[in-house]
Amino acid sequence: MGLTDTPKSAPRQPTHRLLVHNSYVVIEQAVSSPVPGPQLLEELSQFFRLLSEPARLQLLCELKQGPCDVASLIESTGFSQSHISRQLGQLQRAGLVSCERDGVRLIYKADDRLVDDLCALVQNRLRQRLQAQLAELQSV
Amino acid sequence: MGLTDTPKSAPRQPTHRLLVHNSYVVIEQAVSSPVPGPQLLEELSQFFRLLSEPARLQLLCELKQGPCDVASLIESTGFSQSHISRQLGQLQRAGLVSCERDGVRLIYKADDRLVDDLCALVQNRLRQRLQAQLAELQSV
DNA sequence: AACTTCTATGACCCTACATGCATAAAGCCC
DNA sequence: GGGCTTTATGCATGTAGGGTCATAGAAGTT
Repeated sequence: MGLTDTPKSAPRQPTHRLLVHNSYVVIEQAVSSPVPGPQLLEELSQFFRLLSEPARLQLLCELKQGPCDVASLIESTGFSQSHISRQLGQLQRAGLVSCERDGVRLIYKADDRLVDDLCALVQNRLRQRLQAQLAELQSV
Repeated sequence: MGLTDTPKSAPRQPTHRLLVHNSYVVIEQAVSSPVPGPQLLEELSQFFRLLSEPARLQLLCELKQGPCDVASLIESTGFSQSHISRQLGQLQRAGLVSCERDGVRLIYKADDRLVDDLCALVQNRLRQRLQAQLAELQSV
């Protein structure tokens, strides 16, 4: 759709690099591209919206532990079956989880490390903010 | 890639590391901690919720270009003044932006690279998914 | 086939929140 | 002080989406 960001043959200046799992993600547009277009903004926000619901995040975390069938997810989260089915459906459409049948049951599994990395980065930031807050309280 | 494979004796995940801006974020809980507690889950999702709104994401991207006063933001985004004020308020409470007065005007600026990094990672993933989709269409 | 088990989905209610309007509050200039 | 400009906020509205219940659909068993 709108993500067609074909690399221009312009003088690239790797201003910003992110090393993730031993492979670099070079972010060239850190300064160049003015602002993501509406299409990209929409898709980015839609992705973040997936993670903006504790229930979905919890399901992702449970699945991060390893593949799991729905009954176990109901057991471990306490959510209703229909609720879980809907949330897993959203995550599956986004490609974050996938499932395979085992007889009549479905075994879901997390497909992408990205979520872990995103959570780790955010968690790191939350921790830093709390530490800063704490330090401020103690210094005064 | 390397022919030297890691010893298969233990299926351990060697402490997952993320290098961000020349400083490592060590993620030890990749396997240990079962699942983030409800509290952390809530805070993580609240953070992601901030980015789940195209308007806020756009404001962040605009501010990523450099400090900016509200009038310019109104101009560049087309949002109403009250809308922008509210969204900036949320971002400020979260520590993602800050502002300083210049007379009667307020100059806002983005405070954290984290958002850029998160967006870059997600964008990278969106691109990969589209490429995979494209490849599948062409191969068949 | 019927019966059982497991999952997906339509119908529904309800809360949260984006968005706009009008106005208050804060800061400058006279 | 009174105007003027800029930002914040209370109120109202519309809507997207979480959550539940009941039910349809899919797969297995006998």
